[in-house]
Amino acid sequence: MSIAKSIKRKSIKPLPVEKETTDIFALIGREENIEQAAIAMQAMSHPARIKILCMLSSGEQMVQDLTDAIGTSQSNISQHLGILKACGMIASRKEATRTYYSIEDQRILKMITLTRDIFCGP
Amino acid sequence: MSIAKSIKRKSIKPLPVEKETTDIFALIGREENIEQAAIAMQAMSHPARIKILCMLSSGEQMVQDLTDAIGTSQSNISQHLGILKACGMIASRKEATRTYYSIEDQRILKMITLTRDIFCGP
DNA sequence: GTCATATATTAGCAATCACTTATATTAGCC
DNA sequence: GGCTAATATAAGTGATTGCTAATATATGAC
Repeated sequence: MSIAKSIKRKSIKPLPVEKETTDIFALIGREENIEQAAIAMQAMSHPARIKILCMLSSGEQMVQDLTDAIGTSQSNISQHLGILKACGMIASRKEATRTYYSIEDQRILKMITLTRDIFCGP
Repeated sequence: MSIAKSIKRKSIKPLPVEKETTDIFALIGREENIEQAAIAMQAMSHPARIKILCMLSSGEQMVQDLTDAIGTSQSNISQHLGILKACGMIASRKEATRTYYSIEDQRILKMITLTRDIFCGP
């Protein structure tokens, strides 16, 4: 899968930036929010990407370290990072030949934290 | 997509039943939990299925009502319900010609509630 | 400049997904 | 039994996904 293609995919367009909102209507019926949630979940719904987000949730990491920890190819990790970045979930910062990634969208930080709580117990 | 095929898909095998656990290790590194989380997220990561789960989170619903509310074909809803059921997320109960669905896995109830909180504000 | 290291990108393929259309099943009604 | 309503299943197709292997780009060391 090429990144160029990825960017064009309907499902990984950027998550709209979080808006101030005071309404407390149920999620159901608010098409826009549902779309956002679905995009976010889909982007998170892969073991490698969950691992990446978990690692990033404790601070920025470079690609090499993610690759070593997760145990797949460098190319593959780079592609997963590309997907997360295309959604606006993570940000990157270059330093010499290294690239450091970190969580950009605070909603995703909440999601990954809560997911961990739910699936790993209290 | 046939349900028969669906059941066989790696990604929608049933979620393992929640276990008692006292450890507080980070999610990362616990392959089993990560797989579970990924399966759950993938099953949830579709607008129609999020809508279904949102509706079920306030109590059991019959197929017809889900179909009307969500606005796609009856066949399509039935297939989405099949996916959620194959994962063990929801349960069904028949009454005459009607089928009522409800949330079975409490982890999913938490997930959908938190997802709603995060993407719809406080 | 050449080389090595770190990362990103491309291409291509096999698998899976989501949908539509058509048909099957099942229960109640007459 | 025949008919209708509610739901489930099957079959087929186009789009998307996830991976690998190969290549490109960029930076620092020499």
